[in-house]
Amino acid sequence: MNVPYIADNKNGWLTIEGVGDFSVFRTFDCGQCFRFDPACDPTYACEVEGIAFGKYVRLAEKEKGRLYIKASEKDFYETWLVYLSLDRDYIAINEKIKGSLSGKDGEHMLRAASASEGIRILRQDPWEALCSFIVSQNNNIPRIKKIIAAMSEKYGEKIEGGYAFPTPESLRDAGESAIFELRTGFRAKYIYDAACKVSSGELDLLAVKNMAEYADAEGELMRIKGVGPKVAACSLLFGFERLDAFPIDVWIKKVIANRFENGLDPAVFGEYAGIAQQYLFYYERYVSSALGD
DNA sequence: GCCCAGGGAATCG
DNA sequence: CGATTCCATGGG
Repeated sequence: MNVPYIADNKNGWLTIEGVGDFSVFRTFDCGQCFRFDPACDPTYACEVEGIAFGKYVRLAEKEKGRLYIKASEKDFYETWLVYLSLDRDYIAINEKIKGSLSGKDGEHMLRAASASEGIRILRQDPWEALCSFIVSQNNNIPRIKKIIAAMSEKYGEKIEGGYAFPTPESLRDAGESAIFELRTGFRAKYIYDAACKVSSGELDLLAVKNMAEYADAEGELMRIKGVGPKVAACSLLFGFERLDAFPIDVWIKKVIANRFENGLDPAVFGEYAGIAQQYLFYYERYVSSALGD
């Protein structure tokens, strides 16, 4: 695979070479994280800004294979290289995913993978992912982003460029009614329960991350009120490096019902089922419906 | 099994 | 434009 490296450092912007087909637009448009927004700098074809791991960052792309990151070299190596999954060999992963199905099913998967070219599964903070996907249940992306922005401004630490995602302790101390006032609705008690269980140590997220069996990790997260299989799968995929997690939401149900006559068993994709899921999701949600087919 | 629970975005008529 | 639908989970 390409090995990403800092090729230049100018005016606080790092030039990262060797990033393959990384798509800033698709990676931050596909609904996996809620704290990044388009930033308008006409210099770049696509630019986003956001906050993760308590740090503000800007990302831009102009040409293929190259990424521009407004960050220190230290933060790039310590945080963004891993967060953006630049160290993972997506060429090999995509080959494996494309080879997992044959016939008509294989053609659908090929189209989905092609439409999703450049998507990377971000490695988000476990607590932030868990809390965010509790907020996401029965909800839409613009409103999820508003709630999380309000939650961070009110209960997150002030940092340069914005606010860090609130800690479980901070949300626990705020209390359920304060969380409800963020317009979280019936999810307030779920978020509060998660904040209590994590801050007290009753639920150890690091231990969950280290569990070998998917079912064990899922079972641990589902001890939280309001965390079912879907929220658990999203949390595990986006926050716990469980690339085998396969969240089934309405779009995945649609893509299977519409295109896979004999259904689709996530197990055929093996350890990368979650990445295949993301391609199928993105294809059905953002691409094929726009084409009207 | 069935309905309902925030609320706002998306879609429909 | 207003009306309706959508959404993941738990509890009554």
